[in-house]
Amino acid sequence: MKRDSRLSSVLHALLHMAEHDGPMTSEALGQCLGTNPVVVRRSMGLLREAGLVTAERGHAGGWRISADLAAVSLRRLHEALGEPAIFAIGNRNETPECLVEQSVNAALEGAFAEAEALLLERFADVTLADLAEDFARRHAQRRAAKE
Amino acid sequence: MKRDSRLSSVLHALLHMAEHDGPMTSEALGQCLGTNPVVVRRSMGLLREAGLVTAERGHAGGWRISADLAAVSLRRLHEALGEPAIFAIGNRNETPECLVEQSVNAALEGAFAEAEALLLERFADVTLADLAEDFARRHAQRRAAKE
DNA sequence: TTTCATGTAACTATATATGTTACGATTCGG
DNA sequence: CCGAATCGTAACATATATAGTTACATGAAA
Repeated sequence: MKRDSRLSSVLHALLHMAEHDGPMTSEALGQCLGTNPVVVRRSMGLLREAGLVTAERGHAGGWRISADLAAVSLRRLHEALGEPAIFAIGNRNETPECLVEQSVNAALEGAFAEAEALLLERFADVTLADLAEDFARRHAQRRAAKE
Repeated sequence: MKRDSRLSSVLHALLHMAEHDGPMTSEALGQCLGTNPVVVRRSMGLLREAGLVTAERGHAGGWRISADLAAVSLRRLHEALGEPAIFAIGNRNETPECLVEQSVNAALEGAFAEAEALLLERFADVTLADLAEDFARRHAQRRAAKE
């Protein structure tokens, strides 16, 4: 199964946008992420629909963050991306007749539900502002290490 | 991404085996699971390597559970299957140079690590014996409902 | 020795994310 | 107003992983 890396991607893009004055084009973001501008537009388009960024077309256009960094949690981004499936493991059959399979599904679903709840809780705790701060710290450390 | 349902499958198979006297063939298990005998052999082969089941070839052959039901947890089965990836979501790049991406990865990895730890803990808590008991309860309930 | 079963390799099918090409729609500058 | 820049989006290609299928060798029992 191929992993969905869109959350990672949009976070990377948003932080670059946060560090940058003025709008950034899909082309520029694509270079930051090492991918194609169309891929950037696809993900950013979902964030636009969620009201987190705005897009301007034409000359000097591009993407801008339109929300407070401290108000955008990883969870909100996950939702904006359409809440893709979190787990790569799952039940063979979601609505089995077989009682044996029902027991199996119930046990697995319980465990997955708990893990998912914890993950979403952690996602809710982390905002773009936190990540920007973490980045600033790493940046300062690298500069200090070079001296 | 397609979900890995092998854990669900082998649990289903093992419980049928636990309810059944004598060995069960891949053919019979394939019918329980609605799949092909070769698919059954592939997964069961991994459990055999982990010492959880034995296979007998030839006439009246098939698969048998060779461990105490109470000693086989979901976690042990997950390990026997080669500990497949749990999450369908992940980082775009595992070892980025970009400091921004490093911040993103660190935040995501922390959350995923916590969720994975919780999931594996829950998996460790549930054994085949627990599932067999749950099945027996469902079976009794269905019979009661029919009367 | 025939039959039934696992063991395994090789190939196909399917699903999904990602990447790419192409082009329409819109905005700005000259 | 024209043309370049940019998003918006459809259509298609590629990559990868799981699952399914076919084929056949190996081994055990009647």
